[in-house]
Amino acid sequence: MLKTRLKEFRAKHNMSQETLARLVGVRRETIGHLERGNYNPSLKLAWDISKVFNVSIEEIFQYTEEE
Amino acid sequence: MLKTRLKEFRAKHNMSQETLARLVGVRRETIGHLERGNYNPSLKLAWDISKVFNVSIEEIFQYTEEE
DNA sequence: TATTTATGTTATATAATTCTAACAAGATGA
DNA sequence: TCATCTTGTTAGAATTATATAACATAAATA
Repeated sequence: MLKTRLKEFRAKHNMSQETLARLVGVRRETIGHLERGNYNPSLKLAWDISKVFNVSIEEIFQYTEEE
Repeated sequence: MLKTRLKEFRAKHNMSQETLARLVGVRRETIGHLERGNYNPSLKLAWDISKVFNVSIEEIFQYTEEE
């Protein structure tokens, strides 16, 4: 199961889904779905997002055994 | 552009594509395509592979601006 | 030599991500 | 109140990852 701290990072940076989406070249809805755990991103998207916040991928995304 | 050190890590661990594929639950061909840069993996696959080698995702996969 | 192992490669199918477009609603501020 | 911003949500299309099934070949090894 994918756990993401995306919303938390966005809040910390005072950044809207729309702004983040534009920065990484996807749609706002994609960010929203991601935050709500609707699907697992591509490595590229995860990479781009982590670069925006200047942290490692693992700091934002973690997989855990179910729950 | 995606650069991967997958083949290198496999060699270091003396592990075949087939074995790695089974460990992370994908097909051998998927590992092969990945090593040859045929496509970008899902975050889940990248995560699982990095766990096999006990390193961070970024140690195995890196995106660079073209080349 | 014969056989097994590892990898490359390709074509088609399936599943998942992402796009696109739309509507709704709460919060905020003029 | 009215307008704007932000997020939720949904349905269908488009794109991409991955599965599946073949066949080929080179290396290793019995």
